Amino acid sequence: MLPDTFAALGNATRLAIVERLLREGEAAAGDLADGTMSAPAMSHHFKVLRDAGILEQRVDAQRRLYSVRPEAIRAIGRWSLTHRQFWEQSLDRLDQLIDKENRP
Amino acid sequence: MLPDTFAALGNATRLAIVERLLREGEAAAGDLADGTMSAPAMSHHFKVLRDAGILEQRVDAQRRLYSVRPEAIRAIGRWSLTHRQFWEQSLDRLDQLIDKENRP
DNA sequence: CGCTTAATTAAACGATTACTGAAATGACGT
DNA sequence: ACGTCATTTCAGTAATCGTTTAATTAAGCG
Repeated sequence: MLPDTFAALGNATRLAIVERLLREGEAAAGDLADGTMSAPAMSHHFKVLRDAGILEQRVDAQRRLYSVRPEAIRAIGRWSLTHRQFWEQSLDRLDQLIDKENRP
Repeated sequence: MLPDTFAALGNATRLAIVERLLREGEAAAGDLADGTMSAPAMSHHFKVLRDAGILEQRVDAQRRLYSVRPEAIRAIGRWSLTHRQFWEQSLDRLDQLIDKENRP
């Protein structure tokens, strides 16, 4: 489950897709094209992300609108928090970052 | 950088190695064997994790002791914190989302 | 009804990855 | 020095991955 999520994100193109969707919320497949890649290639990446449970597809006429499934990202967050004590030890400055995130 | 980390962890065997090292701190290559896999295969996985900057190797006589580099896990923690607002908010709004859109 | 647009699927390829067994390295105890 | 244990390196092969071209589905528009 979690390995599948990591595997899907272990590709620069797919990670970029996910990060952009995290920022924009929802976008059509065509709008997510980076210009250099063919549409089928993009579609394949969408499928990988869908199969990994990271992306959700909503159909609007001909358009396929994609968005990130919160549960998938939450799983990573939960994993990192589980081991937070480990990576927190090595860098005290991280406390500031965490504080900042906790106080919006 | 981060995609490489995800890619390395996107393999059940390697993720298991990392999680065990996160718990135990440090372990020899031989002790990390799961019984089913050949030593060369394990060695290869160690190399992948080393190349991704996730594992650190310490030589003690014939033994190779591995441990997790905190920076690598920290990168994931930071990434998840960056998008924490997304998955926390979405969790809060889950009821509305189910009511609004996900009714079949 | 054709024509265009949006996107996915199918087929095929080269490249990379994941294993295996066999051999090599390196370090210890006698 | 010798034998041995722990681990890595070396071929080699099977499987998977990422991409492309071509064909397909489906909706909107004249």
